[in-house]
Amino acid sequence: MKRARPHASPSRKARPAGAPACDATVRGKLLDAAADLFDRKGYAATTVREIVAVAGVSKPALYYYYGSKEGIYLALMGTAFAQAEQTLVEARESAGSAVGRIFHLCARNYDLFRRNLKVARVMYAIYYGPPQGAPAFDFDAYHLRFQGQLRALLEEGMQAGEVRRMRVEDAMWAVIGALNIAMEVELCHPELSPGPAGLERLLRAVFNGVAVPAARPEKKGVRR
Amino acid sequence: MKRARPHASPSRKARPAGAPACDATVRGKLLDAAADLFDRKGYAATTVREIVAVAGVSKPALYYYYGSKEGIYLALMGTAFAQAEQTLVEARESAGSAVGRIFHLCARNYDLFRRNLKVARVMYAIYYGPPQGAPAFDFDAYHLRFQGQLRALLEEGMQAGEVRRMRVEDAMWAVIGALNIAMEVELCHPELSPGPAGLERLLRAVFNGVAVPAARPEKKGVRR
DNA sequence: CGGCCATCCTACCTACCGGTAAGTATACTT
DNA sequence: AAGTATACTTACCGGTAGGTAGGATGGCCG
Repeated sequence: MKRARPHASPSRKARPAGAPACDATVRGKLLDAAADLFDRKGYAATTVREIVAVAGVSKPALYYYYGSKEGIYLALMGTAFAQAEQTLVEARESAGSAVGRIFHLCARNYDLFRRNLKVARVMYAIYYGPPQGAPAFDFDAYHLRFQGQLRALLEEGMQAGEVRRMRVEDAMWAVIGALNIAMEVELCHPELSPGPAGLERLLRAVFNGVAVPAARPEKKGVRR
Repeated sequence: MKRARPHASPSRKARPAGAPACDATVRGKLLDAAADLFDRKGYAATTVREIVAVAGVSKPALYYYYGSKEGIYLALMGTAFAQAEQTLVEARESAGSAVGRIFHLCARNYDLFRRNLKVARVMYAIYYGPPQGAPAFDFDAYHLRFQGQLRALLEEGMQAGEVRRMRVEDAMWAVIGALNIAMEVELCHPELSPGPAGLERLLRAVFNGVAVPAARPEKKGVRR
């Protein structure tokens, strides 16, 4: 049986965050090391010993600040998604046409993604892949808000005569598809990165349509 | 130092594949178990002990047939991507308009994805995420072929007046974005699965355009 | 019949995993 | 001076990871 340590924190509780972490603190060094290693190896294949070795501190220091391996993962995700939420708030305040605001929302999201590639890559692997022993994190809270905001803009665009009358879900997924593929190329082929200009062209292709207006995509053009 | 076993295969060589594996053979049971566990937990967080427990065989039996944990992973990927290549071959033989054939290629790809969700989820995590200790597998061999085939069809469509004149790369990524998002919803929200009908609607949205033809998406509609 | 081979097994190996107990150093308070 | 709190450490714990040595079994063939 464990005896309580009179001078230690509860063993599963991470230290409360004090001043904002910066790179030179132990807390910050651990976070940076974890981000780098999770990005390069994935959550499950990264060991606590590696993280602390890269950070240059002892293993129990990680437990002191973050409580567990899971704790440092959740801290990473929490920080990144708080920034993403901030992007939504700022994009909501932008002005202009509905379509312009959709472009702006996507551009901001893409920009943030690119500035957080390490966490983004880990998120992608876990959100679209198996959990890998990582603790649950509510990615969908953010995704649903993004979708809601996009849907509202598309509906506004339909009201204003900028967006075609169609199922708003179809329009939404078409836009998200374009945004996602730009981000996915960033993840697996950074040398082919579309960049902001490429994302804009891609969105324009989706908004203007790939087909010549007179050409209706055939419903059943092939033998099945 | 190990002495060579006179009756065993070289320790790193998996047994040559004999008859096609079916579910009831040890080989097949191991593959199925691995697919299931890699899908549910990821490569790095799945242990060999778990795989063999699910398959109902001993651990060295896995080494006998596949040589290593990596070996069984590569066998899984190899099988799935061979099927995907076959899809490309079949779609290339289809007839109809360029746009119709693009729809058909996407529909076939989506269908195969849905029938191999387990392997697809693992592939997604590793292709877009960190390697997680998994051995290298040339996913891009297939992806580049798919892109090449799609690009050829788009160019054909431009020649035939079905597809707008634009950078063929933009058109290609727009189409792939639509296909990918349909697959990604399948991975993380199967209850929202677009299904083949939803994929077709999505592709139609992309081909027809999200914007009303007279409405040009603003190039700089918002403050930056 | 005995040897060979293929197919599997039990028991074991080394190295390593996440987490923890106990301790040390420093600063501050009473 | 003693006690407390904070920030870290060394050494250790129990369990487990991928892989392997040696063996058992059954079928086939000369």
